[in-house]
Amino acid sequence: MAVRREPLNRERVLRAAITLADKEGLDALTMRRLGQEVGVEAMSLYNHVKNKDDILDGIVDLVLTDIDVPPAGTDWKKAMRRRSISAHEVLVAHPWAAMQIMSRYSIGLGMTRYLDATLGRLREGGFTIEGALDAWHTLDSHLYGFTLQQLNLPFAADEASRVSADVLPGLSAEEFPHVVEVIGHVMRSGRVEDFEYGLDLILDGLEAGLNGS
Amino acid sequence: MAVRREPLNRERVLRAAITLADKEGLDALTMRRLGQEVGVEAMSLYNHVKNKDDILDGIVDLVLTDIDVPPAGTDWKKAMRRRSISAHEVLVAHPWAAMQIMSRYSIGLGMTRYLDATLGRLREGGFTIEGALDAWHTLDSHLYGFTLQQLNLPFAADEASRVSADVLPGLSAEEFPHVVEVIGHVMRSGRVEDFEYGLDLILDGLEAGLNGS
DNA sequence: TCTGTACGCTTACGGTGTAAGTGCAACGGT
DNA sequence: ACCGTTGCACTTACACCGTAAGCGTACAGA
Repeated sequence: MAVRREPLNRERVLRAAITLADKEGLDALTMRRLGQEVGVEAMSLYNHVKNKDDILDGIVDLVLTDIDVPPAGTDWKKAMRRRSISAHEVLVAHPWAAMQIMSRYSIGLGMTRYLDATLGRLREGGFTIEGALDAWHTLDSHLYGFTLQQLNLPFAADEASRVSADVLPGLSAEEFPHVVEVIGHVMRSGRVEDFEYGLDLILDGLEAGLNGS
Repeated sequence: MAVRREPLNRERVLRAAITLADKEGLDALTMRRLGQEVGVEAMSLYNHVKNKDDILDGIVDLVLTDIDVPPAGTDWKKAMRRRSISAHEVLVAHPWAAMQIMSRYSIGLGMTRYLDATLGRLREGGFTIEGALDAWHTLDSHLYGFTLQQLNLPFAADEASRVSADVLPGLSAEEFPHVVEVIGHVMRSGRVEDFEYGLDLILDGLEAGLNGS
């Protein structure tokens, strides 16, 4: 007689996990809490996912799906620029994702597709295999490194001035003149680091290498 | 009558924590295990450190001490190159460190010194405050991003071929031609990504920006 | 000699992921 | 119409985590 509820499935578990992690942080993503979120006891989740690592792998791969890599035929530089900016947006929208991608081993379907498209645009653009590897790796280093710094470092991002105010009093200007100078500047200007600065620097460098030497 | 042992102190606790994390990974660094390592019960550690976070902050800051940033008077480009390579070596020697730096909030004495020296060489080299911020941030994005990829991504580093062999069978060459191509190349050539490729690309770009526009 | 403090110890609590076992409801084959 | 299988939920229990709280003892300074 009771209303038969829609049965759970892997997809719904992963979606709920993403929502929960986005809203309350990755620490809040526990099996019991996630179960509660989808209206089920913790252990019931194991009917749909292998274990917690499977969930983490799953949500990372699902999120990668959102990254936009332009299709074959797009100019490589334009494609890489678009891809990097899109990836950066996605990683900022899911602040737990960058760290998970870097700290875990798996390559799922989403990751493979994303990678294949990336390498494809580079190869079509005239890069050798080695060149494409270097380009990909350099672009991604900047992507992940920048995003992680942006999300975690005290004096980056919006809260810069708030945190800086906390930190400044403890810093002697004689001992650390340059740190004090920079923090002062950040506080006054409200400046936020610019992802595209490093991105364009790298893209131009890659282009020069491709045409030159 | 029993031999009076050297009393523990914060320094020895942190050193032991670093050794343990280096040898068995950060997961093995639990309070009980660390206590065991220094010959003491877990709770006794709390006489020397505030809590586990204090330990993590402490070992990160201690490790940063090992990074070599050339003194004032050194050419900025040479100094940044040296600093980046040194930092990369240190982060590879302590594979848990990069992730911890990126995922935690504190800036201790070691971090501040390291940062001040970095900004100092850039400012002395002619960078504006904003320019120095951009340069620092871009160099560090590459440093951390590259290192994390190197330490964690399946097809990077030495184990590339081993892991690739595991992964390849599941990849259809029609669906993911470029991934298959690249993995094949990595397996044949045993190629390992090169930190200095991206580093020099960035340094040259920074130099061009400094002299040009 | 007395006493305060530093530093070790033990016990206990609430949290984690998950192994193992139970029970119910729907479905397919006879 | 029955009945075995299967899918999916539930409950219980375990080992391990960080750490709060409290106890005991040995040394240093008065």
